[in-house]
Amino acid sequence: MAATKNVAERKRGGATSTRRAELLEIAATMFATRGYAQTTVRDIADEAGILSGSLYHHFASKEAMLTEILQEFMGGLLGSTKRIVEEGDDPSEVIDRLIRNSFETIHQQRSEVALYQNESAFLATIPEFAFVTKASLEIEKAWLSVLDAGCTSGAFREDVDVKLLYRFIRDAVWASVHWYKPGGRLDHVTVADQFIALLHGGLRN
Amino acid sequence: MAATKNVAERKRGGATSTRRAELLEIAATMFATRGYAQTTVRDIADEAGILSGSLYHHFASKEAMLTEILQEFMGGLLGSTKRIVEEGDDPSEVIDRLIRNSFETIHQQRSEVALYQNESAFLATIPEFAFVTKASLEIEKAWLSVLDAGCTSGAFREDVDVKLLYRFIRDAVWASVHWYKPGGRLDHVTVADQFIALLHGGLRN
Amino acid sequence: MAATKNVAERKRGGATSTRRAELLEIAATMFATRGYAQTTVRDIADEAGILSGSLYHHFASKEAMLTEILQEFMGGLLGSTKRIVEEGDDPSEVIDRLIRNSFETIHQQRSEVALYQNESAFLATIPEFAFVTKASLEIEKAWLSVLDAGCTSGAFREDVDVKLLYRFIRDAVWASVHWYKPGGRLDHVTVADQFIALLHGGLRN
Amino acid sequence: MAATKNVAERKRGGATSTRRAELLEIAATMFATRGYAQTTVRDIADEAGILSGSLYHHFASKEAMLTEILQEFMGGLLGSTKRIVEEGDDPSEVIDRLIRNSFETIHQQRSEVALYQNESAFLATIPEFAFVTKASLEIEKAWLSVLDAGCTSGAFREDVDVKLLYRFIRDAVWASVHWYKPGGRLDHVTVADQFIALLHGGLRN
DNA sequence: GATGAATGAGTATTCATTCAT
DNA sequence: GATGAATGAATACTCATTCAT
Repeated sequence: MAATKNVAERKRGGATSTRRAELLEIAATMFATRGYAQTTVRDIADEAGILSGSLYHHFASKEAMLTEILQEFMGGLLGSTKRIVEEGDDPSEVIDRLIRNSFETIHQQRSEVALYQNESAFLATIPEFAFVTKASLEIEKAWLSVLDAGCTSGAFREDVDVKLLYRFIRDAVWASVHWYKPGGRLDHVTVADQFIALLHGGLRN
Repeated sequence: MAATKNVAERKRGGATSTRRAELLEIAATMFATRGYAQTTVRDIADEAGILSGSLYHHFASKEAMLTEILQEFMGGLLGSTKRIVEEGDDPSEVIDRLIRNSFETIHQQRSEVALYQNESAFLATIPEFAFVTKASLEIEKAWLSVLDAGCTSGAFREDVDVKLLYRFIRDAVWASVHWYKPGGRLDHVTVADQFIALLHGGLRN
Repeated sequence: MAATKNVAERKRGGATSTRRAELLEIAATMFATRGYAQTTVRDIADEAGILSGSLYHHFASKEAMLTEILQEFMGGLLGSTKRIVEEGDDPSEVIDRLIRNSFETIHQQRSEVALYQNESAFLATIPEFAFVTKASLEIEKAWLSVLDAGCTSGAFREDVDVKLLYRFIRDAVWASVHWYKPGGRLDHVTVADQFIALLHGGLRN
Repeated sequence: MAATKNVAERKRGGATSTRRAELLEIAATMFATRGYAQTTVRDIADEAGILSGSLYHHFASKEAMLTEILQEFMGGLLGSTKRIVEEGDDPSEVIDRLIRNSFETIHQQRSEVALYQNESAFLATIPEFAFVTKASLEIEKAWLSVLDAGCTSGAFREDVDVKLLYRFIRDAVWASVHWYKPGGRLDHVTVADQFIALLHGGLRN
């Protein structure tokens, strides 16, 4: 039956990328849940129903799989971040949109976000993954530009260090990937709403 | 039986436990920086200036080292958390003290905090480390009791889910272990001050 | 049955055998430069611009390629050697012609000679390649008959063991494949001339 | 029984190097007979009676074993070569001594010589083994200085290119490692004698 | 307390080969 | 003739752990 499916897909033209994409999906999920180093090539192959050696027909190495996953993810996130910042006007509204975009990303790309959250420290030490750190910094720059604008315009409080501000928001938002369950009590839009409310107004009643 | 022996040694205090403490310190630092799974017994032994096999005179296994490190850490954190909650009265003040205590802990036990942050997901899957999850839940319970009290008393806003509230605070606070550098631009007291200010008043000017 | 098919194809001549020859040429060059075991089927296929699996339309196995290359080479060398020995008369002249023929072969079939030089020890251990050892021995017999004749006729010195004599000549001549560069400072005819001069007259002035 | 042996040796002080030396001996023999790439770490371990992983207690890698073997061998050969050239006076006599030294080396370090003969082309392509090529070149320089001196003094014929001369001698001599069997019909001294006779006087009677 | 040698199970990767399409 | 996916066996190397000395 897998064969029939492939035939259909091959006719559509996306033959090559189909199998690769499937395997990358599996790899991403496993990397996210057990950690990159703790996931063996055999784990991935088992899940895909092939032998571990056969993975090397599709990817040059385990690292190459990680690279491909992260490159697409970081690229997408950086793109959406920049777009929101460039298209927006009011700092407060832009921040809200960035936050909503983050929770949306957590909702739709759970594995990739978790993977990034768990491994970024490790990746930062490997030259081949410099692109991850680079993208992170560009994203930070985009956020900081908005926060700076908000402070300058008087919309945001100025007694808190902007970099600190960014880190608190970033960490609180992205860490939610560890506890957020799609289909759970709170959906990602509600979570975003509540976070935004808390952030703007503070804890005080 | 290893346990009885250890107890005996601990009671003797002196040289033996000093060496143990040294080794645990080294292990904690390495576990924190490279990750538990990525740290080899040989790494630790090398750093301690002995052969890897010799470590087994002090500890039953690599896991035993991790257990010992986390048991002490979780015990201490749970203790201080409970003490603050019990001794305090005003929810707002108690929350502040809990936050300050967290940043203080990050400052003084960086390795242990980082270790806990990095490995807790992995540890949650291992029965032997159930005590970690258990302590985490007790700590959560203590925080939630304070937040609940604050909401009930009208001190804290009530439109945000309390559990969500706790998670946002917890994640923003503890994640700072990844970027906080002692002796850096901002000391841990300032960081705590600013976080508290932001939390209470919100971003809005 | 693969054999019959190949025979059939060979008789057709044309495109099929041309492609085979091309592939064998590529294989021979790679076997010679990196060694048989170190050359992967994929290396050969890459160089030929096809996928590794496709090579199996032309050859039954990697070993079959080696067999075909060596069979042709050993056959040719044995043939020319025998011809020279049979057609010649004066031992000294025949030896010279054999030597010139060797250097000519090195010049024109560098890959095959290098391949044979590098792998003959390994091949000697494999039953399938007994034909290589057999041809080598026949070539040796041909040379020895000439050297023996020269000793008997008084043309060559008799104080040196004939087998030893043969080996020294053979090794000095064929090893030149490792340093001889066509188009270099010395062409193969000059090299042959100088070797012959040295061999006959010796080092002494 | 191996244990008792080790104890005895340990008392002599050569404990560490003893086991290493044994393993290197085994490795050298296997590298020489099957080739470096064709010898598996498991082959060596099997022969040593341990598991393959245990080899890594003694050596960092398979390559490290090869390095150690070749470093000692090349060092020794370069040393003896230089000594003979420096101590000698008459070119003809020095050449003889160099040749005798080579056959002596083949006799006493068969594995190392065979290894060097078989792998030097491959090693030349690996930066880590540049020391091998370097030593080879220094040895060549030493030989060439003697051959040059002989040509200048009129002792040796001048119509043959000196570099060519060197290569013919070198290849004929060292290639004998492939057929020389200690304890065979001809001992290494006789082989050396006959080669020297042939070299000086030539084939002509 | 420490050494040094070894175990054994695992880990990423390689590669000749097969085969349906 | 060629592709693309897969096999299966092997390969170098890792590492927590054991144990006699």
